[in-house]
Amino acid sequence: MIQTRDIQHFEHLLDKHHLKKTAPRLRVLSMMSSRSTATSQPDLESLMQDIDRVTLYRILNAFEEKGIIHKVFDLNGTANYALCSSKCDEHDHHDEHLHFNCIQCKNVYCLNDMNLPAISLPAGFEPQGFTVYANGLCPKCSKKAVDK
Amino acid sequence: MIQTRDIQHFEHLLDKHHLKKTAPRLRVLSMMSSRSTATSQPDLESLMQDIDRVTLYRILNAFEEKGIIHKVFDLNGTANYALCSSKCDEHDHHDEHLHFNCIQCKNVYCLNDMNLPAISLPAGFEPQGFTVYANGLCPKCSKKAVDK
DNA sequence: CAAGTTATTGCAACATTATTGCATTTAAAA
DNA sequence: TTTTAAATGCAATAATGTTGCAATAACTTG
Ligand SMILES: [Mn+2]
Ligand SMILES: [Mn+2]
Ligand SMILES: [Zn+2]
Ligand SMILES: [Zn+2]
Repeated sequence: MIQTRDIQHFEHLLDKHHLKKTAPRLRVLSMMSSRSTATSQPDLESLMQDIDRVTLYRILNAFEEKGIIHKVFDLNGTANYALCSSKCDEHDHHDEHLHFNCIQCKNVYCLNDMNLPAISLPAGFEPQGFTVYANGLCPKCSKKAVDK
Repeated sequence: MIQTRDIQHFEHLLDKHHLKKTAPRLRVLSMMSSRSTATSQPDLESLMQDIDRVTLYRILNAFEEKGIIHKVFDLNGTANYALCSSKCDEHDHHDEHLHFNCIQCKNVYCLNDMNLPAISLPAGFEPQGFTVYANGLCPKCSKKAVDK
C-alpha cells in the first residue's frame, strides 16, 4: 500500500535530482517500491500499460543515471531494476550488495545488508567495484520444495 | 596463430559432444581460442560475416548447452562468450571463476585461476552457484592511464 | 566407397526489444 | 498568468533474437 509519506519521498527524490515530478515517473517509483524484488522492463511495461513504452525506457535510463535505481541482470540476461537503498547519486553508486537470482521463480532479490567479502585480483587489474550474484532457490521456492 | 593441434583439439571437442564437425563450428572455435578475452555475439558476427547470423546463434546456443563455452555479461548487459577452460559438460558447468569487465576497453576477461571467496547468505536462501564480476581498468588500460 | 539417414546450414519471414526525431503537452520559473 | 524548458506520446526505424523450411553436408551403414 502506497502511503502519503511515500509519495512525498518520491517527490523529494525527483526534486533532489532536478527531475520534474510527472505522473509517469511517480507511478514508476510507486510500482517499484511496492515490490520486494527487482522488476524487469518487460514486467514494468505490462504492469503499467498506459505508460508509453518509450517513456518507460527514458524514465528508467534517467533514474539509473541519477542513481535512483540500479540495474541487475536476471538469469536470462534481462535487466531488472530496483530502487537504490542508500545514498547513491549521479557520480557514486553504492550498490555493492549481493544479488540473488532464483532459478525457480526467476525473481531477483537485492540483499542490501550482506556485505561482500574481499576479492583479490591478478597483478595489473585495478578494480573499482564488484558485482556478485548468487543463484539458487529463494526462501519461498525452497520452502515449497520441502513441503512437497 | 592457429596450429594443427588446435584444429585436432576442436574436432575432438565436437566429437565428444556428438556435434558434427562443420566448417562454421570449427571457425567459431578457432576465433574464440585466438582471442584472450570473451567475445560478444555482435563482435563474432562482424568478425565472421560469411557465417549466417542464425547459424551463429545456433552454434553459440549449442556450445553453451554442451559446456564448450560459457556466457559472461559485459557492462552493457550484452552476452560475451568464452571457451570453458576445464571439463565442463552438459550437466555440470564449472565456470565459477572471477570475471573482469574493463570500463575503458570494454573487454571481458576470464580470470580462470582466481578462486571465489566464501559468500554467506541470509537464512532461507539456498545458493547453488555464484557469479562474481569485478569492474575497473584492465592491465592494458591502467598502463595507458599511467603513461599519459 | 556409394547410398541412405540425419544434423546442420542458410534464407526468408517474423517477433521482440531498443532508439531516434519531432510535435504536443505539462511542470516549473519568471 | 505568461514564458520557458523538460518530458511525454506517437511514428518510424534500428538492433537483436526466433521460427519454419528447403537445400546441403556430415556421418552411418552395407
Ligand atoms: Mn540491488
Ligand atoms: Mn569465464
Ligand atoms: Zn524463487
Ligand atoms: Zn581495458
